[in-house]
Amino acid sequence: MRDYPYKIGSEQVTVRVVENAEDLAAFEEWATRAMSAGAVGVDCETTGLEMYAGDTLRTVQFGDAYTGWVLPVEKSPRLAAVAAEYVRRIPLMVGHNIGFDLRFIDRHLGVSLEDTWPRSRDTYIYSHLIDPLEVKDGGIGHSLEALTRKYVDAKTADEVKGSITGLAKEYKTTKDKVWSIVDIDHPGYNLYAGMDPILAVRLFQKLEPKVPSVSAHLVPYEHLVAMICSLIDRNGFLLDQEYSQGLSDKLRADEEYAAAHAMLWFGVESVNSTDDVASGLMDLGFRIPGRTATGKYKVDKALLDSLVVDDPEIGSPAHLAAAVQEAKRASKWRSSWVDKFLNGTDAEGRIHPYTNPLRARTARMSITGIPAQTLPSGDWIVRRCFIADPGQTIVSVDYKAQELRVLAALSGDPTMRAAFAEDADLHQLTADAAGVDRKVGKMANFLQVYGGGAAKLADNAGVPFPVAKRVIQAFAAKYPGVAELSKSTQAEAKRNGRIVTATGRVIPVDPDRAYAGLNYKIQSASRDVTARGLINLHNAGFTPYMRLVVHDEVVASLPIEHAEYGSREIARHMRMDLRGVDIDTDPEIYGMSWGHGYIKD
DNA sequence: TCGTGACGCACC
DNA sequence: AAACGGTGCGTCACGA
Repeated sequence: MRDYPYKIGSEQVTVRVVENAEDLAAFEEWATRAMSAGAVGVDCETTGLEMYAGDTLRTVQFGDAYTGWVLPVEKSPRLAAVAAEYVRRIPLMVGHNIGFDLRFIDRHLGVSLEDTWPRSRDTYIYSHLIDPLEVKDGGIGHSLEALTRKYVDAKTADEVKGSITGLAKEYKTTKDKVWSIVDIDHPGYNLYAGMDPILAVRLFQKLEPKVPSVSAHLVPYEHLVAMICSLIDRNGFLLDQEYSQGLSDKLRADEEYAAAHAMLWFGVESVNSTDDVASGLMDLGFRIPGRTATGKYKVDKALLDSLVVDDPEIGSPAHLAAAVQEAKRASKWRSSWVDKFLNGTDAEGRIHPYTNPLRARTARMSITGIPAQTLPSGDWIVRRCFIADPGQTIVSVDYKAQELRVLAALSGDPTMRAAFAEDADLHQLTADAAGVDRKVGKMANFLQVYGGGAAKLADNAGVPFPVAKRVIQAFAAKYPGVAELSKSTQAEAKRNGRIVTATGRVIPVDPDRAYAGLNYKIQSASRDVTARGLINLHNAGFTPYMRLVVHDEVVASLPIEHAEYGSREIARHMRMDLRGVDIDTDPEIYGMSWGHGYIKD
């Protein structure tokens, strides 16, 4: 046994690294006692983040508030078997972002997510329910380091963080790469690994009582949502490798052709450099009107769009703009998306998204791995990379105008409620009230949800400011309940510095941006509508067919012969009533690929 | 060479 | 009176 003593404040703790059969027996004796005494911390060190595509487990750690045990499972199948046995047996496991570890354990230790999640508690979830703010928004964030600093011990936080930086330095590499190459017996690595479950247990003890009482019921709910998301992630989405490779090749050719144009005709070396493009344009005598916040030339899509014409004169600014646009498009599509897909497949040719079910201040989810929330929707060719399983077809079910229906529910506004009850055209309704086009009415509706004002409406809709102002006033007059909710939410935000959502989530609001409170209420309640829909789907047995959850939409792969019925069932399970408003859903059968839903004619 | 901020851009 | 909410991620440019 190798023991590493450590002090958290004045308290002595120990990290113990298992080396032989005798040590293992000591671990088992400890574990048997610890798991009957309370929550046991669980954590894994891995070679990297890709549990489905190449990375594997190096160590599994267990711990209570005073002792952390490191089982270097990489060294022997016996150690892995014992780790798996205790992961199966421990009645209550805690970890920070434990969903990550459970995914690894599911894939590489053979203990399923279905088995582990119901016995697991995630300190990230508690942290988010207590204070969802990230560092960039003025919060402490949700890193183990920051939480340790605030709730456990500052010196420990500094040293634990410092140890990784030191490790990376020692191995002359970066922090992300050191995990796979560090010696499994390195004392600093072992100490870091063994401290993690100790800190998770201590954090759990501190955080659990701090969840606001209005949010208490969200604790089991968020754990369930997290489990479902990890099950969907585990399913993965089948990639059409041949199509994707062909697309990658074509995008590369497109990019090279357009970039060569920019270079040869205009001397623009890098189309992604706004500086380069700006000088290219200015060399042609074009004056760039906009400046960025830091005073540089603003060369963005809006500027380039304004330059592009149908049949550009060779050597003109329009010609340069078109070449830059095309090169940027092709390069982004290939490097951000298609090549990522091709490099991210597992042995069965599937890509696994990584869903953080509780991400934004409003609890909105985020998805990486498959950046499903940001793929182009105006064009089908990228989404076409993802296909249904053999014999299946892709279906999608989304909520119809989810956020506006939620707004109708939260505000109780009679006009808006009636509109949805009758399936009326809300955008037209707003437009008629203000005497403008439907397009402007639609923008006004969305802007209301986002908290925008007349200036933005004028900007977006391309109408004069006084008209925009009139539309905003007409909106308030048409939907007095919304105006009232907006007012009371701002008052709530100013008074308390935070708002409480329909589902009992406490969300801080920047006092200078009290108007944002209404959006938080709408966005957050909408997220919970989707999350509850997910729970319904899970209870109805649909989880194995699910592929992605994108804000107000669920994508699934269903057997062709059952797609019609299945998609209607999914829509039925997702649909719900919120304060008397029908949050209605719309099923659609796409075809053999995700892109088939986006093919326009 | 690495980490980070600025910027731009994809989506809901 | 006026106020655009949220996310991820790529490249460039720059400073340690």
